[in-house]
Amino acid sequence: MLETSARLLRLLSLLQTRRDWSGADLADRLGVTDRTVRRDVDKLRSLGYPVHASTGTTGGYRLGAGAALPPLLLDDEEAVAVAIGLRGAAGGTVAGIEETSVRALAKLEQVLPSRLRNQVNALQSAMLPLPGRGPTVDPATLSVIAATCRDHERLRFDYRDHDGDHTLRQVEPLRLVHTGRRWYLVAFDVDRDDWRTFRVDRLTPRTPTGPRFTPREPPDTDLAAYTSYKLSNSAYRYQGVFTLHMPLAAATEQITATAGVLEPLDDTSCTLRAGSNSLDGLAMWIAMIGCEFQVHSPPELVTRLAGLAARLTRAATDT
Amino acid sequence: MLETSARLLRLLSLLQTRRDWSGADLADRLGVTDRTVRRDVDKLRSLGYPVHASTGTTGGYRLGAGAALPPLLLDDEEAVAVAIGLRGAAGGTVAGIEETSVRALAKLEQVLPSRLRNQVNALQSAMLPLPGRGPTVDPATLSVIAATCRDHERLRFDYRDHDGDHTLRQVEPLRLVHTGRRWYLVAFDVDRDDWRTFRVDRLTPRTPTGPRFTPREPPDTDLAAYTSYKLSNSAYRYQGVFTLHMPLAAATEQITATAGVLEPLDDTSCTLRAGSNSLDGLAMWIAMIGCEFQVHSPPELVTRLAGLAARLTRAATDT
DNA sequence: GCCGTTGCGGACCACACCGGTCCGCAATGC
DNA sequence: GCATTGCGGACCGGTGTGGTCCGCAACGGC
Repeated sequence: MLETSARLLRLLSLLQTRRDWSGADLADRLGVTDRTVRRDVDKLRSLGYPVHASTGTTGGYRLGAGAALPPLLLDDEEAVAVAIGLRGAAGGTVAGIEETSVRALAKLEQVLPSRLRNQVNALQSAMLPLPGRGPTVDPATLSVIAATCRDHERLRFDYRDHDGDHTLRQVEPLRLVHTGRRWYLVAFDVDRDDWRTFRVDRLTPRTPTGPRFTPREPPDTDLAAYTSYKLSNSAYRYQGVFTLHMPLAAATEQITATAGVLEPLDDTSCTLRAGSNSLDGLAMWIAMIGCEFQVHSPPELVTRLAGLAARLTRAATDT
Repeated sequence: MLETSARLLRLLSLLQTRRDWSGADLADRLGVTDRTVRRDVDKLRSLGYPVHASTGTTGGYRLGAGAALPPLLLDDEEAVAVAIGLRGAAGGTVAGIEETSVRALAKLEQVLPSRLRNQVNALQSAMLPLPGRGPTVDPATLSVIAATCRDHERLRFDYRDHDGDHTLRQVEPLRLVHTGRRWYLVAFDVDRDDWRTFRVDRLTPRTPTGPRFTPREPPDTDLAAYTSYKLSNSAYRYQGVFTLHMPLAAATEQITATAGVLEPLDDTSCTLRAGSNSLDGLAMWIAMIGCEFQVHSPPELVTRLAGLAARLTRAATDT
C-alpha cells in the first residue's frame, strides 16, 4: 500500500517535530480516522520505533529513544544546519570523528536539493576556517573524494607536489585518512601503476568523476590501524598546566568542567590542567581566556607562546 | 503491508549508503525478486524521491537530489558525528545558523539511543570549547531548553543572577534567542507573573521538566526581528586589514579564498582583508597564521592584539 | 467518587493491493 | 552481435487495509 507507507513516514515526521500528539490531532493531520492512527502507531512499534502513549486528559503519543535510530526527517533549514555542522566537524575539532563526519556528509550531500546546497556553500564562506598550521581543506573537496571512495569511481585531480609542480593524476581512490591536522587520500595511481598517498589540501578534483572500477586488493600496510577509530581511549598528547590569576569562582564561569580541571590556589588565583592533541589548539585556547596567567608545562607550549607573543607585539606596533 | 513499508525504508537506506546499486543486488539484500524491487523503486518515485536508473552492463539505480529531502537513514557512527557537528554549530561558528542547529539537535537527541548519547557526551568532553569572552553554554542545556520550548513544557531551573545570588525559577519557555555570542531564553516567569529574559549560561535546568502549558500571547516586542534569520545579508561587523610577510603563493596555501582576500604587495609580502563579526575571533584567527604580519585596521584590533601579546609575554616568562 | 478525555484493541466486511511468476522489449557497453 | 541491465504488462491467490462500531482501562479535574 503506497499510501500507507507514505502515511507512516509522515507520522514519523510529525512525531519528530513535536513531542506530544493526541490521536485526534494525528488523525486530522493524516486525513484518516483515529482507529487507523492507532493501527499505524502499532506498525511503527512493530518496526522497532518506540512510540510511547499515555492515557488521560493530558495523554498522547510520543516518540522515544529506541535501540535503533529512526529515519531522520529534517526540514530545509535543519538540513542546512546539519551540513554546516558536519563540515565543521570534518575540519577536526574533535579527534577521531572526522572520517565519520565526512562519510555522513557524503550521504547527505548526495540527496541535498541544489537550492539547499547553494545555501550551505554561501554559509560556508561566512565561516572563518581556522588556519591552524598549514593549509585548510575544503570540505566540499572532502565530500567529493569520500563519494568516489564509497562508489568506487575513478578520480581525476590536479596535484601540486611539495616543489610546487602541478600534475594531473588519475587514481582509484581507496580511503580518506585523517591524522594530526591533515587529510590524506590513499589511492592507486593508474598512470604510475602503484599505490600513492596524496595530501588532500594539495589536490583539486576535476568534475565529472571518472568511470567505476572494481576495487583491487589494498596494499597490506596497516590500513587497519587507521580504520580503528578508537573514539574513547585517546589520551591527550599534551597536558597543559597553568596558573590563572583569577578567582576560582570566576574561572569556573569561563571554563566548563569538560574543558579542564580547576584547583584553587588562593583567593585570586587557581591552577588549570587542560589536555589537547594539538599544541596550537591549546595555545590558542588558553590565549582566549581573558585573564593573566602563567604556563608551567609543557615546555614546548612556553616557547610557542613566547614566539606568538613576540610576533603579535611586532604586528601591533609596527603599523 | 507492514513488510512492504519496512522494505521501502530499507531500500531507501541502501540507496543512501552507496550510490549505484544493481537491481539484482537490491533484490538479494531485500529478500525479494527483482520485479518487486522495480515495483518498490516505482513506489519511491511516486513518493517524490528521484531514483535514477540506467540500463546496460554498468547500469543500476541511484538516488538523486530531489525537491525535498528524503528521510535520512544514518548508522550509529554517523548519528554521533551529526550530533557533535550540530553541537559545534550551535556554539556559534556561523552567524544565523545557531538557532536552527539547536532545533535539529533537539529533534535528533529525542530519538537518539542512550548508548549513542553517552558516546556524544564523551566526545563532547574531548572538545576544547572555545572560551571566547565570557562563559560558554553547554549544548546539552540548549537542547533541553529547545525541547521544552517546542513541546510547551514548563521549565524549572536554578538561576545565578549577576550578583551571584541563586534563585529557583519556574517558567513557561517561549523562545531561545542567540545574539552576539550569547544565548538568551525568553520565557514567562510563573512566580513573578511576567515575561523575563534569562542568560542561558547562568541557568542550570532541573529534570524532569514540568507539565505542559497552553502557550500564552507573546509580549509584542520585536520577537519577529529575532525570528528573521537573515542568513545572507549579514555584512561583517569588523573588517581587518593586514600585511602578511610571506609570499602571496604561500599565503594562498594557508588562507582559503572564502576566508579572506589576498593582494600581492611585493615578492615577500601581501595584503589580507578578512571580515568577522567577532573581534576576538578575528584576533585569534590572524594569530594562528604562522608568519609575521602587521595590523592596519580596525584600531580596536590593534589594541586587542597588543594587550594579548603583553599578556602572553608575561605568561611565558614568569614561570 | 464521578465524569470527561484519551488511548486500546477486538470484530466485521468490502475492497484492492501485494508479490511471485512469466513474458517480451529497449538501452547500453564490450 | 551478444550479454547485461532496467522496464513494465498480464495473471492470480493470498492477505493486509481502513472505516465503523463497540466496550474497556487509565488518568486528571471537579
